Amino acid sequence: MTESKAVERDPESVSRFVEHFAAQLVEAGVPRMPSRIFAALLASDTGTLTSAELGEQLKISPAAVSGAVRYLAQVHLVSREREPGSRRERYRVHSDQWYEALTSRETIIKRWEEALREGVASLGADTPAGRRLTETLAFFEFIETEVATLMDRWRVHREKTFGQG
Amino acid sequence: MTESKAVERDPESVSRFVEHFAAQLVEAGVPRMPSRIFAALLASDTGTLTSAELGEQLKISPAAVSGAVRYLAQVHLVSREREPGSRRERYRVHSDQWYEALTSRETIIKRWEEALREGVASLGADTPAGRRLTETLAFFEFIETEVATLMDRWRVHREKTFGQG
DNA sequence: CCTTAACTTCACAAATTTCTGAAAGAAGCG
DNA sequence: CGCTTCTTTCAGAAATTTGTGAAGTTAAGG
Repeated sequence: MTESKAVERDPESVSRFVEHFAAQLVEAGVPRMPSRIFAALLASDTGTLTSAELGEQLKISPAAVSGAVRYLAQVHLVSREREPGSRRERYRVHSDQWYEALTSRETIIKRWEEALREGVASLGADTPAGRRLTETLAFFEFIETEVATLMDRWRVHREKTFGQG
Repeated sequence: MTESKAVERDPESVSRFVEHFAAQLVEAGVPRMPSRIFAALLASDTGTLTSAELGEQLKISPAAVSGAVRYLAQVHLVSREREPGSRRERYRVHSDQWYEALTSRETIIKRWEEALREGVASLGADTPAGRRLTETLAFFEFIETEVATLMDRWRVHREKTFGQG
């Protein structure tokens, strides 16, 4: 027996990782099917899977795949590509997709900020509550600028560690 | 008529802000009652409210207050204080509580990292999937260190802007 | 232009989550 | 030490979310 090539692609190992990692995402508030599909893509060899492959591997209906993928695309955790000359669609995780996902959270923060500004206006900037809201608002604005520069640093760090993948 | 003191503490304005801001939190995945309670605390004059006050203002049962506050305390978005010489409890938002909340997310990330390490081990570090998981892991480790320094910068920025509140 | 393959949408069933009322459990105060 | 006040726990009802089967839509290929 030669030493390696090890346990690669053992379906059961893959499934165990997929379900375990998905469970962690679920605990953090991500809906179940999207979590499972995302984990399956992460654990795939090419980083892409078709709807049919996902349905078979996870034992779920095409409808479930469709709904979950729509969710994942909306939060920018996967992208969808048309296989040229086929009606088949491939779903993909980019390794830098976390970047997209994080920055898309900014949309949500923007809405928080908007609500806070209205609150300051209607409660009065010179009231205790108004001052509290103002400071909260400042925190989010600060975070927003920081996330941008943070991502620049990540890209530098990533290239240094992995080469330009 | 003297000029100001304006629209302060108009219960309807307060309620409008509370429900609107809570709705934004809900859209981001925070459960409803915790969202409403947190918003009510933000909009309060002192930053503290009792269980009874929350129940009355939001028209919910003591049980709902209890459950929601337990949630909020767990994610460090509110702290609970005993009113000395009373069975009454006060719930409070600190203005720097966002710091606590963010760093407590790290616990979740830690578990993600753990799951990813197991995945690398069982799928093989020298496989395409293994490399993808490794890079994902590196991203989270990077984020973890960055959040720490980011919070230091926020405290500096905050003092500069608001004085040491 | 018709057939067929793939994805999406829709209505409904199932499972889960969320909130309430009621009862039990702590803790001050007489 | 018992009464009173406030909070928590529990079981169940209500609402929401989630996933399926089936029909509908789009586009490739003959």
